[in-house]
Amino acid sequence: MKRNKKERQSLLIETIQDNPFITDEDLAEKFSVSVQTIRLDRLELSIPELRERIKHVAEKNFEDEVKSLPIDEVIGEMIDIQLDSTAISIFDVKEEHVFKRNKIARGHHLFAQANSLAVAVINDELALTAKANIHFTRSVKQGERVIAKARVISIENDRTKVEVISSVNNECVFKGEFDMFRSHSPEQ
Amino acid sequence: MKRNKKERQSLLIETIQDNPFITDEDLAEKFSVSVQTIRLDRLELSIPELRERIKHVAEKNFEDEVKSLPIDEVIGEMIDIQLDSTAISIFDVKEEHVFKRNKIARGHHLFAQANSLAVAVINDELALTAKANIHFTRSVKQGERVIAKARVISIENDRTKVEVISSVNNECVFKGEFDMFRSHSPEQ
DNA sequence: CAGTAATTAAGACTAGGTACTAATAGTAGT
DNA sequence: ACTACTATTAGTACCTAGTCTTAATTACTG
Repeated sequence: MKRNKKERQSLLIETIQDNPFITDEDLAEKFSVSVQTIRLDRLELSIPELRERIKHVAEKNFEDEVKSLPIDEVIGEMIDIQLDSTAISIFDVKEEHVFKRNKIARGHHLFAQANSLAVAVINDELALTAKANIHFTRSVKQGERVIAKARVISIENDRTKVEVISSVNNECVFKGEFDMFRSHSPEQ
Repeated sequence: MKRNKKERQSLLIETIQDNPFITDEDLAEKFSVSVQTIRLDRLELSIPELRERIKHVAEKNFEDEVKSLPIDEVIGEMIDIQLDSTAISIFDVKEEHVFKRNKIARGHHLFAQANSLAVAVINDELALTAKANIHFTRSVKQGERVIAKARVISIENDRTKVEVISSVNNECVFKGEFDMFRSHSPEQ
């Protein structure tokens, strides 16, 4: 159990990282050293005390909450919409959207942006995707900004066809044709 | 500033709700009452102390983080996989996956499950979706468990076709054919 | 074996509380 | 006017999970 200082300290960092809720007392027990040693370690490594750590996690959460609510409705940020006609949204590809290995955006995020835009453009309280035919024409990398444009191409009874073209720097990266189902026909 | 008890208490709830990081002392000042009054109020309303509140917020965050990490890799839980052959994942539709109005799962989540399964089944470090043809055959409601089964139907050079069928209680809800691109052909 | 590094201990103090007891102020009922 | 009751305030002891400081002990190394 007893390791040298360096080993203990690097383990300490790991331990606290994947469980910030652990007290000095628990850490002391875990590493079979005194509480004071743990405190010296934290001092050297400038790891804040339990309560401060918890506070940081909570603060991050609090910020995220505000951020993740709109994401639940439309993936990407809606910047223009004409119901039953056209809509535009932008989506910035960040770390959490890409494969770790190659920083290429995972397909379902591009799909999600396009699909939610297709849903949003329809002037109905209930719009569902029935079919979709999609092409990923170029891979999108982390840091790129995807602009999706939706265009309603036909409305027939309860079916609406929407075409979505997403591009980065005017280069098409995704193209999809969505066959949408709506509960009510428009203007009735 | 001085309101009656009821008014103060309902304001207290609101205040703490949109800023859980406020101390009793600050609250006392805000409502021009003593710290003890605030503590009695919290007791009556069963609002926990600052540190407990912060901890709850942090814990919620921490759960989410753990939850969202695997989500980043495969949407749904992988329960079986034979590389370049078949794979199965399950996905429980929860509150955060549905439209608020009608509790129907948003299409992109079903797509994400299927798409990430199609990526996973391919025995290559780089697999990207090139094209997909998908059908949402039945709407999925909150609380339902979607079982997605992927089957590799052809491998040709750098292209692999994967069929994914997702079902709830043995009833097909989603069907997709994914045309996947891989960086290396298998077994070379 | 001395000298330094690492560890442990002990004591005083802090924030932000809980739990409990007690005093005071204000108001309504009879 | 007296009583009953509610609301508010005050004060004390105690708690957790620390900080900061001083000091003693132990371990390792040249």
